Amino acid sequence: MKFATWNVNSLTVRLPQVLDWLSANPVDVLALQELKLTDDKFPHGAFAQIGYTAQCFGQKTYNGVALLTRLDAAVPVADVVKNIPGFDDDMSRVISGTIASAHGQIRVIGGYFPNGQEPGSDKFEYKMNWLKGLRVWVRDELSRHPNLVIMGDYNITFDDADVWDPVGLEGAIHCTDEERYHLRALVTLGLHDALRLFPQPPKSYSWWDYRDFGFKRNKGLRIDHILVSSSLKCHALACVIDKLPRKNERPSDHAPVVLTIS
DNA sequence: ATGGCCATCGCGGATGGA
Repeated sequence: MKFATWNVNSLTVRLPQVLDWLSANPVDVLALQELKLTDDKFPHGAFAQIGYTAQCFGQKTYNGVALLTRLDAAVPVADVVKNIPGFDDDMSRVISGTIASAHGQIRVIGGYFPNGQEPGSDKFEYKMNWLKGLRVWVRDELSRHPNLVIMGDYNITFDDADVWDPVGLEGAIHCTDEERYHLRALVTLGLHDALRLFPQPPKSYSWWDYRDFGFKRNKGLRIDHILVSSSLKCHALACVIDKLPRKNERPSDHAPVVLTIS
């Protein structure tokens, strides 16, 4: 069974690439971020043609998230929830649903965490509040759903190993102590960084700046993550970053992250 | 380097991303 997350930076622009990737990588669940389109524009038909159905939570111009699941799944996605219950937000950043698996039900949360722009800014304060709201809710979700996956664009690095230039970017957005505190606090609820459960190539990143040949020079950050609860960690078989789509023409700046469980 | 690139909105150039 496979779970994947991908910030596509406009589904309108990236739809052909997502269709190609999904056809070549028929994962069970694909969480998408930064759709940048409203629900009435979501290309349900194109996904149906390759055997997928979508739960979407879009927004004009910015944000927007979706969960794609296989049409031939024995049980369709259930109990879909949009955004963080208990946290008032006018942006479309979170979508969750319950799927069936050999290990019983799994709660899947797809999220597009706030960017934060710059430490000290209003957007940074919003990011901190959002992270607190998410944690309060996820604590509750974990008590109801021992099998839980939370994946998406976290816009936070765990540590220096996730940063191409940890000295130059010390204290920069995605790398601040405050952001990392919140990420660790989330993990401390009983979650595990799936990628680090397995050996990875050095300097493994999930995002590269479009500017200055960022991808070619591997000037990147690991900010897209898949966290799994302890009961799922036992069944994890592999976790990889798929850099192939980043080599496409007109790529997203992010690469997909893929988790395999038994 | 107060940068570079990309997407959106909309038709120029600002805003947001990361």
